[in-house]
Amino acid sequence: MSNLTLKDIAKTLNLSITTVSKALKDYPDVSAKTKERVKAYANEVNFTPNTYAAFLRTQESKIIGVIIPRLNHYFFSNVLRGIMNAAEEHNYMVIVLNSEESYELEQKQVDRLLRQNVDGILMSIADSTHELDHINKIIAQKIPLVFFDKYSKLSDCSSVIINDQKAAFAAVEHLIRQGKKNIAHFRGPLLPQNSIDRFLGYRKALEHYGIEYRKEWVFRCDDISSDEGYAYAKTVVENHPEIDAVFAVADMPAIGAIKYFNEQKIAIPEQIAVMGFSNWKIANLITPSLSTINQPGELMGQKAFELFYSELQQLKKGDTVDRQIIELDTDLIVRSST
Amino acid sequence: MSNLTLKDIAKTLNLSITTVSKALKDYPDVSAKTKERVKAYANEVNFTPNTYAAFLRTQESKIIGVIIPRLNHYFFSNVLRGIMNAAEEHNYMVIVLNSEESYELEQKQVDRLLRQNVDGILMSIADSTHELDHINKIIAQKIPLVFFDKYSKLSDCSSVIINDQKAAFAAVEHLIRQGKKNIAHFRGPLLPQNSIDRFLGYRKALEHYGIEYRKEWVFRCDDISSDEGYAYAKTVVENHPEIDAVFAVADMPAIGAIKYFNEQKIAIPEQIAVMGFSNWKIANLITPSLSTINQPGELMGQKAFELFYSELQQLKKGDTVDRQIIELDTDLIVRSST
DNA sequence: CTTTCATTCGAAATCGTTTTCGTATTCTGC
DNA sequence: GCAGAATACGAAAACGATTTCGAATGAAAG
Repeated sequence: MSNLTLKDIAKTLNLSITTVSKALKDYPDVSAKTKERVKAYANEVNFTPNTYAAFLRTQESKIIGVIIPRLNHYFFSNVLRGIMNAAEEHNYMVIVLNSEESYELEQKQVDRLLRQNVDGILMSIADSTHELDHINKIIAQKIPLVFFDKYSKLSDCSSVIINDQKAAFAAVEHLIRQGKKNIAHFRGPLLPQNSIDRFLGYRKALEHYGIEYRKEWVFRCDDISSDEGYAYAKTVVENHPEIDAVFAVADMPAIGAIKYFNEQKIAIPEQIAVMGFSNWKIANLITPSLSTINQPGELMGQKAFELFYSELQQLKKGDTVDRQIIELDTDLIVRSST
Repeated sequence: MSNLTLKDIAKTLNLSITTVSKALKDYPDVSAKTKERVKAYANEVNFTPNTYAAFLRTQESKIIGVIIPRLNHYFFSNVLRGIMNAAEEHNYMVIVLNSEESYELEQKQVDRLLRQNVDGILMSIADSTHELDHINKIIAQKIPLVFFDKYSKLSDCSSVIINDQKAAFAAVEHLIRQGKKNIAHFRGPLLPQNSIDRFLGYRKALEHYGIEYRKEWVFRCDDISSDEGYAYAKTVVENHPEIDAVFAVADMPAIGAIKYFNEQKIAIPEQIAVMGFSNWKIANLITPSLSTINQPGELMGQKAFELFYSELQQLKKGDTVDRQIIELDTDLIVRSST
C-alpha cells in the first residue's frame, strides 16, 4: 500500500534496480520479455516513481507555479481553471500563489517558486509592479515564464493576452452606435498595460467618430471596485448631467454605477447607458443585465500552459526558445444596459 | 546565483558538509563560533536547502494539497485565500486541484496528491461523493486530512464547518419576523450535508413558529445555479401565488429568483421576500441587495490549515492525533430583499 | 604523566531514481 | 572454430540533504 520503490520491484522480480528502471522507461537495451514482465507487475502494484528522488537526477519537478494578483476574481479563477485542466492532462501539478496586486508580495512569491524548483512560472503581473528584477531572475535561471492577461511591455516573454485597445474600441463604438455622444470612462489605475490600452481604445473610438475627448470625463478607479463605480456615478449625475453613457474598465465599477443609477431611478440605458469589461458571471444577473466584453478566461489559462510546455520542450532539446505572444479574441456582449 | 548546495558552502568555509548542515539546524555539537560563521555566510548567499533532497530523508515535502469542488465560486476562493495565507506563514506551499463536484475526479485528485507525497490534504467533499474509499486511503497512510465546509458525517476527520442548521434557522426566523408566513425553500441537492442541514433548519424554524410545512413548496436546485432559481421563481409566481418569501440554499438561486421577480415587476420584499446564503460579493451589488447568511470563508481556510498543522505536529511527536471539529459563527446579514 | 570525559568535527550511509559504463552472453559470417 | 558485433543485464556513481557513529582535540582529574 505505502509506496513501493524500484528496489522492492527488483527484489520480487529478481532483477536489478537498473533493469527495472530501464524497462519502465522503454530503454532499448532491455528485452521485450522482461519489459512486459516488469510493466505488468508495476501496473499490478500501481507503482509510480518517487517524484522527489527523480528530481534529484532530472531536475524536473513536474510542478509549475502560478502567481495570480487576485484569487477571488471571477476572471482569474477561470484562468486558473484553464491552467489546471491543461496541467492535469500533461501530468503537471500547480502551485498557486497570490500577489494581492502587490509588487513586494509578487517578488516574494517568485522567490518561493524558484526555491521550490518549479519547472515553469505562469503569472499575471500585479498592478503595482514597476520593476522587473524578479522577472529577470526567472529568465536568468532559464525557467520558462509565461504571462497571461497582465504582462509587461518591457519584458519580451511569452504571453497570452487580449487586444485591450481593440476590445475597448468595440465597446465604445457600440455605445456611439446606440446614439450616445457624451461618453464617460471609468478607467483603471495608471500602471497596468490593460488599463492604459482600454483607455486608449476609448480615446481612439471617440476620435474615429469625431467626438471630442474631454479629460474631465475620465475617472480613475485604482481598486477597480464597485464602490468606486458607485461613487463616480454619483459624481457624474451631480456634476456632469450631460453624460449619457459610461464605459468602465471592468465589470465591477460598471456594476457599482448601475447600483447607484438604480437607486436614483435613472433609466438605463435610456438616460445613461453602462458598459463593462470582462463578462463576469454577475454581469448577466443584475438588473438591468450588463453589456460587456467577454474575456475568454479558461482558454487563456489553457493557452498559457501550452506556451509553457512548448518552451520547456525546446529547452530540453537545447534549442533556443522562441517567445510567442498569443492574442485571443474577445466578444462584444450586448445586454440590457446599453 | 543558481542555487548553491551545502557542498559549496562547506568548500568556501573549509568545513565538512555535515558541520554546515548541523550548524544551520542548531545541533548542539557545533561550536557557537562556527554556527555564527556558517549562518552568516548562508544568509549572505541566500542559501535555502533543496526541498527535494531533504524530502528523501525527512519524508516532509512542505507541500499541502487542497481539493476544491468549484474553483470559480466566490466562497471557495475565499477559503483558498485563507489557506494560502496561513500556509505561507508556516512556509508551506499549496497545490490546488479541483474536483468539479465529481466523485470520480475527486478520487483521481486524491491519488495524485498521495503520489506527490504531500504533507497533508485539505478538502471539501464533492456533492456527488457517495463512497469514502479514497478518504480512507488517506487516513490509512497517516496523512493529516482536514475537511472544510463540506464534510462527511461518516468519516471522523478534523473539520472546519459552520452550523448550517442553526444558520438556516436564523434566516427563516428572520423572514417570519418580517411577517412572512408562506415561505418556500429552494434547497440544494440531496447529498451534501450542508444542503440537508439547511433544509432541516428551514423545517425546524417553521415548526418552532407553528407554521405548517408544505413539501410542495420545496424546490430542489441540483446545480445551485441562478438559472434554477430563475426557473423556480417563475413556478412560484405562476403556480403558488400565495408564497410570500423564498429562502434559498445559496446566493446564486436567490439572485436568479430576484432577477425573475424584477422582470415581472414583483415588489421585493413587499410581495415576496428573498433570502440567500453565503454572502457572495454579488449579494450586495444587485438591486435590491440580497439579505443572506455570511459564511466566513477566509477564516475557515485559515482554521483548516491550523488544524492540519497541529495534527502534523502531533504525528511527528508520535502522539495519537485528536481530531477536532471547529464550528465557525455565521451572521445574519439583513439587506433590502427582506 | 596518564586517564577520563566533554567538546567539536567529519566520514559515510541513506533516501529512490536515473544513467553511464562495463561485462557477460549469444549470435553472426567466414 | 573464431573474431567481431549485437544483445541483455548490472554495478556504481551521481543528485543534495540528513543523521548516525566514530575520531580527534583539549581540558580536567587523579
